[in-house]
Amino acid sequence: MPTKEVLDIETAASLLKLLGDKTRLKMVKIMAEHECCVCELVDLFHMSQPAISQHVRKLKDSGLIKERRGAQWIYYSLNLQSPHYEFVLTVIKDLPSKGYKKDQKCCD
Amino acid sequence: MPTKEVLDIETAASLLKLLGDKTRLKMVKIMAEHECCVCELVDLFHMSQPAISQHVRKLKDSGLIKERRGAQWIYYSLNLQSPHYEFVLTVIKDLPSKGYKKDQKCCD
DNA sequence: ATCTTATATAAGTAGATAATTATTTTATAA
DNA sequence: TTATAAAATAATTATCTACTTATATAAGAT
Repeated sequence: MPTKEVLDIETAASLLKLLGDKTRLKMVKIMAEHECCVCELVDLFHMSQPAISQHVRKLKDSGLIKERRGAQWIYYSLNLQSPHYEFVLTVIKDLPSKGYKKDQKCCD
Repeated sequence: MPTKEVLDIETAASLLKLLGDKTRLKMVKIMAEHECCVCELVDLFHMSQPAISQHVRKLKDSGLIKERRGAQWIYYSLNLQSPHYEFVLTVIKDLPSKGYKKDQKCCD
């Protein structure tokens, strides 16, 4: 386990702002449970594919999630190596996760 | 201690958005340590008094902080009775708090 | 009463944000 | 090579946000 780092206020605020959107927060919660591709997210959220991609990009730019290419799909998941991984886990740990199980319809 | 409540995603997202601003996040961190008045905050942040008041109002509207009137001042502090108090504490607990000690110049 | 101080509210505004549609890139399959 | 599918990017736009200045309210002090 990496050393617990002390976040400065600005960094924390920008992470919280990133998580302070229900779409991204839900995405992070899902990605903490399983790797998923954009098409799965598009199915899950009632929102256009570009809108999903743009949220994913913000999460990726922050380093909170990582991507893995597999065939024609790109799989995203929580980045365990992020210096802010512990913080994110703390924030999301008591959020409900029901209903986000991978449903095997997509990307398999 | 109140029962640990499970936050729904939407509520969590709106709380995180509220905390996802460095001014408000710093305010909450300060108010978790001591009650303070608007004038103290105005001294601390390089920002106009109305700007401070508006941030304080958002925090108050959310129920995260409470106010107490004392003479001509209004003192704000973290609301221990908020249903989201535990969540907020969790979020702010590893943030630095140095330099926010009440400096006795104001509201005494 | 009037003045001062603390704080709130109102109105306006520049910039940020989150969506949309249209287009492009990338990879696989025929 | 062409077609198809997944995902990203670009351009646009409406709405939201966080300030500003100006003004109002509320409490104390003179």
